[in-house]
Amino acid sequence: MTETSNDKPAREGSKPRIRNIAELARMAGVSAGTVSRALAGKSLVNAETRERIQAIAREHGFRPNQMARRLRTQQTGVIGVVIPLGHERRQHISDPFFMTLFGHLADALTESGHDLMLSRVIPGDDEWLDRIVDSGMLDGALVIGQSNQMDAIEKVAERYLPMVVWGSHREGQIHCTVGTDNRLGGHLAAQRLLDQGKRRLVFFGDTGAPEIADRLAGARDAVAACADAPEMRACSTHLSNDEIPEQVAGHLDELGNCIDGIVCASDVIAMTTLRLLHERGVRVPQDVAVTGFDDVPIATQTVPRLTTVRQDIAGGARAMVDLLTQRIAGVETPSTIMAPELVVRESA
Amino acid sequence: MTETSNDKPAREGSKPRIRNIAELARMAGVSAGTVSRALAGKSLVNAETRERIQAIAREHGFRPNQMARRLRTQQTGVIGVVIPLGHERRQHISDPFFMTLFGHLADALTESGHDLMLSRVIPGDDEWLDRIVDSGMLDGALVIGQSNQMDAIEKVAERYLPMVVWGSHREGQIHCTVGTDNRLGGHLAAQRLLDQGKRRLVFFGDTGAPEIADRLAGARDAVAACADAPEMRACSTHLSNDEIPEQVAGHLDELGNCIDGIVCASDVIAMTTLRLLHERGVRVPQDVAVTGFDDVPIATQTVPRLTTVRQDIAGGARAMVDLLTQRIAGVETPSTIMAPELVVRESA
DNA sequence: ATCGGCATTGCAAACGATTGTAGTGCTGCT
DNA sequence: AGCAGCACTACAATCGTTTGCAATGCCGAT
Repeated sequence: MTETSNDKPAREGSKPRIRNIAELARMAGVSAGTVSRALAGKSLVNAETRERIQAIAREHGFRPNQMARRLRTQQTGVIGVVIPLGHERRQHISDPFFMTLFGHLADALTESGHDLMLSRVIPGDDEWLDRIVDSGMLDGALVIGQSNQMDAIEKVAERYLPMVVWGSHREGQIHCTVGTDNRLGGHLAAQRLLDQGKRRLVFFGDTGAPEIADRLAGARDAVAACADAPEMRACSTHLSNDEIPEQVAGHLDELGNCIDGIVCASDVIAMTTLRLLHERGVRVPQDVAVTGFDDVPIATQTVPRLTTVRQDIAGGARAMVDLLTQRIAGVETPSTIMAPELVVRESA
Repeated sequence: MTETSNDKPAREGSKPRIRNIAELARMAGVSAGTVSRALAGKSLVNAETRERIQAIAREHGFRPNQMARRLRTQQTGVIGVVIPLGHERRQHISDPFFMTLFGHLADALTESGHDLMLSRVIPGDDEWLDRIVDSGMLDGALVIGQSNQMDAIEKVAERYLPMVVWGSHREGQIHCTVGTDNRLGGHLAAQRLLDQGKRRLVFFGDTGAPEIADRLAGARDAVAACADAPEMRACSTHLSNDEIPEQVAGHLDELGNCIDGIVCASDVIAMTTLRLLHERGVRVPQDVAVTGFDDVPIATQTVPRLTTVRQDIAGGARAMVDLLTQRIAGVETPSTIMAPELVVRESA
């Protein structure tokens, strides 16, 4: 009775809030169904009536309850974006590559009228992905990176069509992927070093993830095809920001100056490598040449500027959303493999 | 009639899917209400019955429809994270600072059992935020950055309690913010340069956003308190990755060597500045010292390593989620201002 | 005058869960 | 034997939309 907010409905131009379609229908002197149609802009309702209803809605700032609409129509307009953190403990999400891809996905989804729900999961059991796709909140799912969760992803793909995964496509694999030809990418990077006369190469990266393993394989292809290069060594280096510096430092100390070229599995690893080499007084690329992978925006701002293998992240994001849209419509799409491109700057 | 999937229900170990609670109830020989309670683990239902129901649900991989649940309970468990791109046209989302904050928000929200829905909006009209909070899908909203949208945010805050914003707190402001004392931060950065004997300072940043304006004001405070330093100059520099390099290059060319210290409004701007100075043969910090702002993870990997003003991003994210939780419960929380911290590395 | 056809609008049944209330059967006490 | 009390479960209303179908009123044509 003494509340301050009840008496003057017309204060500040914002009328008392309308709770639901029925209330608005009563105000407009029509039925709820008509209001629903009017708000949806359907042509079945008289233009004049429609205008009037829309005017009232606008005036009161009314918007129909999405939850009810989605329950009724059985579609949510929400796409789940999932980042599985299988092989990395911490902070994976701030990885520039994931973030760049994520940003482009957000763009593409927004553009196609979808909402985006983020699930950042640390796979504990083998049900994590099932839980997400069965939540009943999603029209489809995009998985960023296979991590070491191929089995869980494959299991869901057997029964759940609207899912697209960023990563590698393996022979006989059911789930639909979008990704770069990582093997070719690794080949390009190593070949660049070989072309520059480097012969004692090493690979920095965690081969637990299939993408990375492919990059190493590609680099080894190039080395194997070279007559006078010794076999390529691989040093495990995780992708998480926290661990890279000490791991790379350890590798560099251990390797000493018996190397003259480094193929890094990502630009982030390469950035740290560049800094540590600089601090050790090693000249890049004269003493040791370094290549990255991804070509994230920040890679253009390193000292020296990073030579890297470019993935078309924006194009990949668009492809993922396209394929997903098709799959939501019931089409069983094939995987997409994009060509990598060597971007030569200064570090190699 | 000739469908391939109907005859053998027990193929591959995964039983035919249960569509809803009623179906499961029929299978278990109980009513829907009981199933609902059993699945929720309530104690009102017989332990044995509960076990049996849960077993059936597990076996068939059944999970209750979230949309229906949320419609009925009138709460969604979803928090909207909004990134307004008012003063930047493109690609803002891949900004390392936003991404780091976003990652920590994702952590904190996941931990508190919330889902996260991302809305990346380019404010076209003055209703964009209204549309989001009125969508009926959200328990609350977190806004990352005020951009130049103070008015729109303030308007919504008048009537919508569960919203917390990352940014600056202004006198008399209604909406609840979490942020760093940007003025103090700017002061710390400039003071560091002054302490190193630098006198001809310049500020790189876009003062259209209130946070950045505060940083410049703080830097000017420090300069004004110094007897022999001329007034500080400010060069507008946008935050988007695409534009930074050419803008900074333009500033450096224009300024020539009449400066010896640069206060950058963000680490990203600082990174580009470092690279461009290096390419021009300018030594950092001997000839020109450079400070950043934010202390994003990548800032530790620059050459030379970046001296910067640290924001406690992880703590800020936790604070935002804490405050939002309180506001969802109806508590009118005050803003939180965190202390910045100067992190001295090599660039200044 | 009657009726077919058209443009609108109202009615009511879904969608799938949650939850207050009422009902059931059983135990144990008097 | 009768009944209160207990533990459990069924019933049915509810959340707020959407949408197929029926109903209405009005037009011109026969």
